[in-house]
Amino acid sequence: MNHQRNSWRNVHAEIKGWLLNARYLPGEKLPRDEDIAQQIGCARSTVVRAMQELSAEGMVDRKRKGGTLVSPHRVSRATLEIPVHRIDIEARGMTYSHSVLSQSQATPPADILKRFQSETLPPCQHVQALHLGDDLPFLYEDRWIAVPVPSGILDSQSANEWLVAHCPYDRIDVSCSAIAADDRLAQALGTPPGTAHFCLRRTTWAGAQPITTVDSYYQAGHVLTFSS
Amino acid sequence: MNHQRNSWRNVHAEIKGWLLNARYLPGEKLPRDEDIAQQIGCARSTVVRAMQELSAEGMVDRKRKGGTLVSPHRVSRATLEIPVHRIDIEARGMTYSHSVLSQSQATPPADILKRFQSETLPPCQHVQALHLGDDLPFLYEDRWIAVPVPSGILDSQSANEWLVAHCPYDRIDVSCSAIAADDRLAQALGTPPGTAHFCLRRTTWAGAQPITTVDSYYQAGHVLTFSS
DNA sequence: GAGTGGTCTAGACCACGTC
DNA sequence: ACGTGGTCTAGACCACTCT
Repeated sequence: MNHQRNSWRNVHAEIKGWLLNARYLPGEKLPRDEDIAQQIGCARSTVVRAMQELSAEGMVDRKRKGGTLVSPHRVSRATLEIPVHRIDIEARGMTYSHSVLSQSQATPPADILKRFQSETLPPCQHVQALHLGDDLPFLYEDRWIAVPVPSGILDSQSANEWLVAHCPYDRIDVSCSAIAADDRLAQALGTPPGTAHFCLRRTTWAGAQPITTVDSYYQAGHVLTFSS
Repeated sequence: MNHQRNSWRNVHAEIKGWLLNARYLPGEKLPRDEDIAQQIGCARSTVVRAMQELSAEGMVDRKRKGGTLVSPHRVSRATLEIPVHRIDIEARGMTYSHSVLSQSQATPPADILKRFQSETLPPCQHVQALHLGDDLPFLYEDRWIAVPVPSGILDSQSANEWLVAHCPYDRIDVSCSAIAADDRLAQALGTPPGTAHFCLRRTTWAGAQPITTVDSYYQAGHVLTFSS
């Protein structure tokens, strides 16, 4: 809870209010941290902490000696949080299950290498699997895994779950698009060919070492929501 | 620059390294802040600041008395930065233009009210417009505006650009999905009906006051990329 | 009850950029 | 050169929650 009267979160909200009420307009200069602190009745560090947050949100621009300006180019920002599919499905009150449709070891084709930003790679695991909610197809995933995986893992559990627990990454690329189902996808998800499906593509690395790349094709009508 | 030897950013990177190198595994307990501080040679507050960031990133879970645990369900997070369409199009080296296809004042239907989370609303502006790059359709937008707009604005410039400059919002809802083109959309974007299009929906408020809601339908094949 | 994180404070010094 | 933000420190007290 916010039991503190002048927590930096409160100060942050207070100053944000000034910007939203147009008390200070884009391009305008805010008072010095110290003056704000005195006015609110808190320490300068508290104002600084609040300002760091506003700056990170893109609400203000701060410069030494230049002071704090209300940012003129406030952009919309939204964060996508991608849970493990099991959690996602269970959070909707459905029973989770998954089924591996195919699994093989293969040399990645050129487009996968490009995705990994690698020149060459040794043979990788290539897995196609279905994640189901209440035994109905929820999403189809097509995954390449560029790290060694203990045999048997891919049958007994979702590749994703094993990877997040054992292969931390420090870089991720995410993109999404709309795709018309080809025959394979249509069959997997039980929709007519040509149906519009939402596709989320993720590629991860640990340093320069590729870990995995996966295309997740969601059931028709799926809506991906962002947290504010 | 990071001229400080033990800035909280460095400490943050250091501890993050422990997690990425699997020195501490998911579910495992990290030392107390104070011990980490002593080991690194900095103040506890510095470790705390770094830990706040790791916690906000979802890398660790912190509990009073319970200590700091490496999060067992590290979620993928990606941030979508949504620029004004004109900037987006110009950044691709194309010449921007836009064209209002229809504009009217109307009482919002039930689904729009639901999107705005409002019971009732006075009549709103309803605008359908095309944003073009090099005179080819880039995206089609269907927008409802719940705030008064000076007449003439909507013809001379993009509604979005006017809104970002004059109506700051403090809450935004974002979601996206894949949609098969209906006749109207197909005609606007010049694709066959049924084509899969990517749809980005945004709704904004200032406090409880709805500002605008817009569905942006991108040209077939469009890929939305996230910043890491 | 006691241990751990959560936050604030006051002061100090540094670094950057404008004047 | 000087004013402003950037960061660290040391200490204090609070709040949660496990034992």
